Amino acid sequence: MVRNACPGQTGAVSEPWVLHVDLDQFIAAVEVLRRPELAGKAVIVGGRGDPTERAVVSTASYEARKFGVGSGMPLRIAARKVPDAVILPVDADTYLAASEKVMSVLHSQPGATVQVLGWDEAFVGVLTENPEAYARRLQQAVLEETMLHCSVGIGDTLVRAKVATRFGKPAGVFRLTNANWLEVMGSRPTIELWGVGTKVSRRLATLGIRTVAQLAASNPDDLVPEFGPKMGPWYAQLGRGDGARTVDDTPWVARGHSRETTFQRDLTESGQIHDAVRELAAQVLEDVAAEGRPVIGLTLKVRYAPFLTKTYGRKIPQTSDPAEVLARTLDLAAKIEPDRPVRLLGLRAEMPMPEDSRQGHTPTRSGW
DNA sequence: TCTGGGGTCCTAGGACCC
DNA sequence: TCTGGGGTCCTAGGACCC
Repeated sequence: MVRNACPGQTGAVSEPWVLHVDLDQFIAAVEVLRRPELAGKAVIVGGRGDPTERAVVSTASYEARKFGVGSGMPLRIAARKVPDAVILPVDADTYLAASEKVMSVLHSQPGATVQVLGWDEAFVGVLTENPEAYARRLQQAVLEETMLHCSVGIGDTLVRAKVATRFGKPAGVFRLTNANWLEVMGSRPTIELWGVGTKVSRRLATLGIRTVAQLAASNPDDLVPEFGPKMGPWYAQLGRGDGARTVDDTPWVARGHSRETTFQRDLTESGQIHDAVRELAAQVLEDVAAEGRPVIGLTLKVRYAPFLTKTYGRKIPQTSDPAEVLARTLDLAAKIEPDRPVRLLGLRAEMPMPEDSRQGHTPTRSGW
């Protein structure tokens, strides 16, 4: 299992390792920090903290998870499952501040290359002869500086490190390499892989592939007809836990910015819809302007009640003029079908990318 | 009154050009 | 009248992640 569990078993040879650091119940933990009386209670964070509204759970504390509450679940359902839960509104600024503290601790670790994946997780690349010891020191440093616990997955690839973390939770360390990947993951369903969701796992099942071991043994070419020339081989590689081995700390540059709103009551009046589109445009323009970058494309997303989603998009001539962007947005909004209740509106602005950041340093797919 | 909000990337199919 | 391929660009939709 953990090859180097016995100290002194290996020679003193430094090797490159990937560590995946994941804060434990991050959002709930941050809330408990500022309200210590919540420790040990069922805490649910989501939306504006009002379980009668259309909103979903962002994070639930372990105590709430025992009742079957998880992130993504409608807040209303969660409140029903845990009647005496403390339900709190999402406070993004506070989580971001806590996240920045954690990330700065990671950056300060000796020899660490850090690739941030989100508020509460990051890859850390390091050259060490004892990754477990390094991971423990890292956990200790994060705890001392932020009072937050994290789990660490150790791997010889990014995918294996990422998948390893769950076996370390909470507050533990687990190592997953080519040597034990199939032993640990082989008999598990493909949906447990990072990047395989319900849809893909079902499509794999129609090909007779249900377990990670079956996916690992599959011929990449056989997956091309079902998943295409890129995704097919990529899934086969995922089944083996293979992929990139180096942590990439290239600063992330946003491809675009978007805002969306789910209305508490579906919109039916065209005037309301028009106003909502203008407000979205104003918000998106603010985000784009904050970076001082122009806009080259717009996509308007409309969810007609109950769940039919349509997108209307187009490239536009590069512009930094808010009035121009607003005018183009309103052009798109003319495509919204009248006489249909609108439950959600979203607007995304695409920005030009610098030449050298073409390929993905992205959390999800490309290059892995 | 089931299903948020902010992201990324891939694929299919049509238009258009040579 | 019937009919190739290859390439690129664009839009719409889908899937996944945190």
